[in-house]
Amino acid sequence: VSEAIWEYPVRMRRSEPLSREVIVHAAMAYVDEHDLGTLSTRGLAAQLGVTPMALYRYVRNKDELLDAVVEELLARIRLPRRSGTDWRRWLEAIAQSLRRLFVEHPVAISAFARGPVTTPTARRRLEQSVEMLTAAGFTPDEAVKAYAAVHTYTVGFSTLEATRRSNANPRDLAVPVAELDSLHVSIHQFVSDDQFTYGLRALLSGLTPSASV
Amino acid sequence: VSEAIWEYPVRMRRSEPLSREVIVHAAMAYVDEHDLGTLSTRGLAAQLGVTPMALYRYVRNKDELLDAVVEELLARIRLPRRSGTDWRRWLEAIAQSLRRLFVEHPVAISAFARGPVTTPTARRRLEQSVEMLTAAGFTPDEAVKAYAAVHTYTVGFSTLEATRRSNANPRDLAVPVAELDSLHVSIHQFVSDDQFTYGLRALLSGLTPSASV
DNA sequence: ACCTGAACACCGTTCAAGT
DNA sequence: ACCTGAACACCGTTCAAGT
Repeated sequence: VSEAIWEYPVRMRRSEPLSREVIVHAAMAYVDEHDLGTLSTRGLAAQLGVTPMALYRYVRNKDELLDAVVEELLARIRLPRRSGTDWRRWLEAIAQSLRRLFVEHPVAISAFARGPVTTPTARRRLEQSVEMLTAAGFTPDEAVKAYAAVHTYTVGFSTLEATRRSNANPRDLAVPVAELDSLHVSIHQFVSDDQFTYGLRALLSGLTPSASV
Repeated sequence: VSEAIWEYPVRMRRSEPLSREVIVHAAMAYVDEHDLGTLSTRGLAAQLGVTPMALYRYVRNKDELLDAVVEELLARIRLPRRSGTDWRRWLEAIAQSLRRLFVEHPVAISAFARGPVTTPTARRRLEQSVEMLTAAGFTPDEAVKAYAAVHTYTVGFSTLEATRRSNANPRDLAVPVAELDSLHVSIHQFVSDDQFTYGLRALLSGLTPSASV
């Protein structure tokens, strides 16, 4: 299950002084290359050329360290330029840009899986969306539901995509029939750029302000 | 020094003989009460009144044990009765029934998070769906995409729902503004029965065979 | 055949001590 | 103030030995 991740022969010979920033930075470097789940305090300490407990001067515990890493990951999210008043185009743009972040930095998904995201960017994303939707005739309540639907679809899709992509899934090999031959369906079709866009557009075209009915 | 035997609550005093079935059964009992992630071979062995290595006679390793548990979890999924030819009603029914399973047995989500599910039930679910959709004018390819969209939405939603529900999320408390006061939006609204159904129906009404356009 | 003891290579974390 | 050593309570797993 777990391979040898850190080259334990200590590299970083303590040139830089230890600090919260240095620790989080090292954790980020690791997490970008590997995974949030395999990050260990001991491995991190070794990489920094220090005993595990040295870290505890700067972070209360592993959970706090993980939260710090997650914050850093979330800071990478940027809102696309807002142009025009086509709310469907806007919702599609933010959904696509969020997914692109997830594809490029799969570890960012863990940030969303850990709990609700309430960073400034996340809030501005919601606020701008609600603005456009209410302008289009949605009630505020409907607007939030519509936004939530798109957001959940995007994060949910990306979450499943990540597990299917990641590290040579054993079940694909173990189960002899990953395809339904009669239909020429591969389970891999379930997650792809096309499939994401297909579902997203279906969802978007199904969203309409009740007033317009 | 190391003779400190941790006092596990060794209940089961080895009345039953050990077997693969007994082990998986015990793992299921644990997993229903606790979580798939906290299951340990050592704990399980202790619960069975046996040393950890006794298990290795019946399961190759922890991963194989986990797979066995997952299979058992998936066996709980039942297809709803198929009545009529309304494909939207059918897709909503299988989505709702799948989510209900997830709500009642949150641990079943891990089964889907571990990788693609290709059990007989999962395949029959897909096949029946494709049948109805093609009858309604979808091409086989479209039918699979439509099914996949609904399936991914359901599993994705449930995954996020589980992390938000579970064990008193710290971020809710840590982040002072979990609500956008101006909008009276709580992040909790994002996952609810209503929200699930709202998004599902939007998605369903957005799905149409291209031939009908 | 079925299980155990001892060990190895890990984890997160605490506490007292060293500089 | 900043870090270390030793320890505690865990992990999954292997290998040789006991019955």
